[in-house]
Amino acid sequence: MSVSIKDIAKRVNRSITTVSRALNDYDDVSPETKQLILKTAKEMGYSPNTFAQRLQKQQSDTIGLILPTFSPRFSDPYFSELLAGIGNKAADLGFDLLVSTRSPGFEENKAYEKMVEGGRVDGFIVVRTRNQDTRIEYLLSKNFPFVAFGRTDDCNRFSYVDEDGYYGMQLVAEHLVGLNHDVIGCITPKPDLAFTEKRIAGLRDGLEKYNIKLDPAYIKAGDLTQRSGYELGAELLDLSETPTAIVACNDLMAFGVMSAVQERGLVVGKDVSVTGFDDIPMSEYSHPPLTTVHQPVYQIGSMVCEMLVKIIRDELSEHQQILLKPSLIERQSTGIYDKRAI
Amino acid sequence: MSVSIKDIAKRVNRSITTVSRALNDYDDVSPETKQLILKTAKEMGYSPNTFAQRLQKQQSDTIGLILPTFSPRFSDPYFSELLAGIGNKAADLGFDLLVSTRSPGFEENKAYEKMVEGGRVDGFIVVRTRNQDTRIEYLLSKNFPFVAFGRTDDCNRFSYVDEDGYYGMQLVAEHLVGLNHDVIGCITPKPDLAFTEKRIAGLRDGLEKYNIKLDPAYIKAGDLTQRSGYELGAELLDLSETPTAIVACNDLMAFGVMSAVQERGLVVGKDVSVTGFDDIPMSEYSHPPLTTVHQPVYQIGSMVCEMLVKIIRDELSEHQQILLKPSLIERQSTGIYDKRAI
DNA sequence: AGTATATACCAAAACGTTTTGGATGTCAAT
DNA sequence: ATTGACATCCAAAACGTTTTGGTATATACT
Repeated sequence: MSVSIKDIAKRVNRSITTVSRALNDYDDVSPETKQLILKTAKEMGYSPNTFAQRLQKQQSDTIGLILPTFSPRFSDPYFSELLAGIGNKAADLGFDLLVSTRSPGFEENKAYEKMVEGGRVDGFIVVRTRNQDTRIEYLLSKNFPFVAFGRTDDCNRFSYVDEDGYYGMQLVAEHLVGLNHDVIGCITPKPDLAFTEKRIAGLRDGLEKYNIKLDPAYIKAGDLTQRSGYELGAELLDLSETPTAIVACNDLMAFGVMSAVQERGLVVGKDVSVTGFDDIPMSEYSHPPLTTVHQPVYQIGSMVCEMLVKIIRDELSEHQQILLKPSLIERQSTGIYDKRAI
Repeated sequence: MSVSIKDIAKRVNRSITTVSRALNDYDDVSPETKQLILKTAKEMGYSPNTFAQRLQKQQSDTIGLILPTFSPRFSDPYFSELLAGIGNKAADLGFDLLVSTRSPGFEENKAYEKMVEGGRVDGFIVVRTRNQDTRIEYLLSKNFPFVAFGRTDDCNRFSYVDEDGYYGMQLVAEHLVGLNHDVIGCITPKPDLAFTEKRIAGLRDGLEKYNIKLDPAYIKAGDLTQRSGYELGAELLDLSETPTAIVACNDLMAFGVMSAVQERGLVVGKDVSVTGFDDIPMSEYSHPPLTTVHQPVYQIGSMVCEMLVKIIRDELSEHQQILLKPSLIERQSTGIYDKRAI
């Protein structure tokens, strides 16, 4: 079928050892032979058999990524961007990316075990960390290379990149207070996600600096989808004292909230302000454009991938922990709250 | 390191041949031995080395998918859904999915060649077909298994799944005519994409049935992003005779158009109607919810993947060509056009 | 008793690489 | 003439499977 190192060896009258070493640019093969071999390899259209290489080298040159999605259909643009960031960097570094999607739970753990035990991947990227994260426990117990995007309760035992959600939400709080808002609703993800409490705390503390209380009745837990933003947004708007601003913990839910607001004939950014978190590409072109906290997800993907490859190659002596300061992007979904208006 | 077939063989005092055959459920090994081997394999935590298997079997059990994205950051929810559909089906069938993103052009072709020549994948899924599609030409010339999502000029030489865009756009045309619209703008992708002209033709012919002309000046070519929908939508709205309805060839551009409309203080679905194509999950929760043509992208992903695996396994005697009839989802972004209003 | 058939097993080759541990030849220094 | 150093090359083993082409034993049929 396809041409192998053996075919080249035959053609140039050298051993397969020499051909292999020439192709890998070892210096115990004469420049002329090297030239010749490289040339004929190209002529014959040689390209190495990845599986033979991996079998022999006992490494997979593959990074594993298991996306935790609730439905099998994942359509969070946030993940697409992350995926692109990781995937492109992996390709640059000569790694394959093995992706699958599993919803959190037993099957998910199985998937990790299978990939680790089958020698299928050299390392993992764990995303959307949880407070007691069985994935991380497992990988630590096996001493298997991984990098997390996000922290856990006890996270100085591994390398991670995370955005400072506490800080980001304080920016949101300050922004809203500056616009006269004082009744604030918040739509969060499920509490087991590691970033949930950090973001709530950031908002709460940020508001308390200005003596505004975040009423627990005004905190609703959703599932990060637009649908849940819509439904919980509606619940918040139906409370006796309507919130003047609703803070969603991701952009997708914020879009849902905006729909709920607009459905009631209210104007987003005037009657009710809405904020998001992530700054996915769509947020710039929603109506109105969304005020949100910018996370450089694509770059985070690159960074995480790069760190992992360093760990795999043993170039990292100790755990590296990176916390990124996000920034607030002010657009038109937030505005001054005018007491007279309602 | 990890346990191999050899370790099991030693433990149960059989040859590695027997162990291998037991694990693969051959019937020339006695039930007792088979039992014993299966049991010890589980006990020892054996899982086969994928690369050794693939090297020996001379197949990769891997499907290649190269997403043609213009920027490296792809965030079209359409692709995420397709990816999920393909990926989950591939996993079910025991295949890996090797994904990368390349923008159309030289590098993209290189990527295909590399994967084919390196024996890296057993087959390809080619998405978003183009009129003269070099990817398809290449794969045909190599006689390499693939399935396309979309057709080309000359497409009875391979298997594909496609949605009937011509039909879908006729539905849109009928819907809009039924709502009294008569000045219609259209925002398309670049003309080299195979579906572009089909969709335009569907719209044009659909309108002509009711004696409404689609003025070429009202057709603008974008790049499928929200941004380009926004910009080209603005151009259409600035024409001397403002369109009463704008038809976008995908949902993302439709969102952009809605922003442009709303920015001018006009109401979508009343002053200007807007339609999309794809029915991505967000479309149900945009404001207003988007009238669009539904494509079952997730299922299409599954189907395409299943077809490809059949081709790889030689279970398909001749090319299979599937054309899906899409359906119109009427939501609130379209409404009756009332001449007096403007 | 001899032949055929079925059952249970296995040694060795193969897949395409890389790596190990030399071998051979040349040249310069002793 | 030896020795050592260096440059260039290679045979064979190894990675972990599956497959090929058997063998050996027991049972059943003439």
